[in-house]
Amino acid sequence: MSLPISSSYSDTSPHEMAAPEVRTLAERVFHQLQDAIVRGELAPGSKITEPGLSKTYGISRGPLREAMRRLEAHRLIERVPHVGARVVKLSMKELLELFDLREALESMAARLAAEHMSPEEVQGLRDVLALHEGQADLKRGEAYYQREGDLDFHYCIVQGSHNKMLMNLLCDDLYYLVRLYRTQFSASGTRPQRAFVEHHRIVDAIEAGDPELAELLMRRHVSASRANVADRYAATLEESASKSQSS
Amino acid sequence: MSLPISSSYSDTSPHEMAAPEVRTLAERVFHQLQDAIVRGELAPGSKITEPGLSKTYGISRGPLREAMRRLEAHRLIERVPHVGARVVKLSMKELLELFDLREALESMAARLAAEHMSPEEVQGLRDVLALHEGQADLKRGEAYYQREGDLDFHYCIVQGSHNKMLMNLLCDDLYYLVRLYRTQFSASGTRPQRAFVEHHRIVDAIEAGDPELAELLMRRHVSASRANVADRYAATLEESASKSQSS
DNA sequence: ATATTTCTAATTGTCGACAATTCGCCATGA
DNA sequence: TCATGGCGAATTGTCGACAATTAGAAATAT
Repeated sequence: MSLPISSSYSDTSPHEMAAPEVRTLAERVFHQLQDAIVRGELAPGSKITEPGLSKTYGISRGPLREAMRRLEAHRLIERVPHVGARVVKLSMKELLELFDLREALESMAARLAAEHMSPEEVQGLRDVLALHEGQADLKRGEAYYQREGDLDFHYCIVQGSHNKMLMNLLCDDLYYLVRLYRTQFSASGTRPQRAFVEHHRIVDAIEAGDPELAELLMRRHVSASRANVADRYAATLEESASKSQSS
Repeated sequence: MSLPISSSYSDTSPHEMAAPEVRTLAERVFHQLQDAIVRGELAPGSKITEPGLSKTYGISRGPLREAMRRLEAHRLIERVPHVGARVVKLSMKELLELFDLREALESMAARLAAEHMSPEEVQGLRDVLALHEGQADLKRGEAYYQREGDLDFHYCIVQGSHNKMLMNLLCDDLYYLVRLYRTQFSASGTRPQRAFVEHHRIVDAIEAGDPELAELLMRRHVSASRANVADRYAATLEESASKSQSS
């Protein structure tokens, strides 16, 4: 299945990790570990040991350590000298901070996208929306496609900003943390219908070449997402509190 | 041989790189290289070779490569597999993109600072301003103190936001690129008086607990900085154009 | 003279081994 | 019983050597 994405960039889609003939071991194991972490195969907070990984991935500790240094710089693992490394574990506070960052950066991306996206790119954006909505309709229970579809949408907007620094920041750094959160908190279907509608309104604004509106709508969209997460978390807290009280 | 290390570790000031209790070689050489790049000792675009660095810093290639991986993740060097690494060289386009990022992120930081900073922290902020203005008065020709002072100011605002993710992003990643630009383009005194006034107005808004105003003023401040850089660059282009015409 | 090819030297990628540090365990003592 | 001290196994940090790849120079052919 070929994605309707312009071939402008190498890592076109965030979860389309089609390994492009990886040259060095260090690079390959970096991507493998990155994937394993955001997928939850390496549990958040769990300790990872060099001999262990070295064995499972069948490489020596040299390239492995280089990969871990890169993961450390991307804040996917945390290292303590002479002690070890563990997969990062986001607190709710940090997660909400992450949403604040997204609000500031993605609203900017939406504004730039409205200023710079070509009609063809906008069409590609609509295709992405249609594709993932269709998949969501087919497999209603599956939250996977919807989640990744949501991220694909945001990914495309950022690409449309044509701001390389912004693209690097969001796509290479923050979005991996977002995906990590989704596995860590097992974030299920997050307000599906409403989000879809908001997506379409944002694309409308971009297509109309209305930067201010696109920025505003994206800001609200991310903000609503954040509020949804916060509410859900508050409900969880309340529930666990009443449960511990009843027991 | 004992290194001139002072035991005063603290990330208080961005250019107070007093090498802390250095635990590992990889960590130490990472900071050393980071500093060398930002100070311009390693010229932007110049190729850096592992045996060369290994020799100058007196360590083996193992820890060195780990440090280089971290630098790569922070976008201070660029690597090509099997070819080599070179110090990053910012284009004017990327520099302006960097300013756009700062505008979005620092205006957010100013808003959060106005919401969260304690009176003591605000006082500390004013002290920073007074300190650097005094130094600027004393050494009028020296742009160094003013430049680092400016960065110190912005640094403090970000700290005042109390948003850990934002602090990491700006202070650990973007500000090093900003400093790199300043050496690369040998950015001299950038509109000193006006910037000082704007700084004071921002602090006023923060002290008054006015998030919206603080955000607005910071957005304008960074935007004006960006415009100044763009104008200066346009002037440079024009000058070189007329020069090549006359020759 | 130019282009192509080959070969050499240098650099990068990878590995295994050794040194240094930390953490858990057990013994000893109050 | 609990605190404390030291011992030992495991992990991390560092190094030098070897393999793989590349860039540039030399040599050859057109």
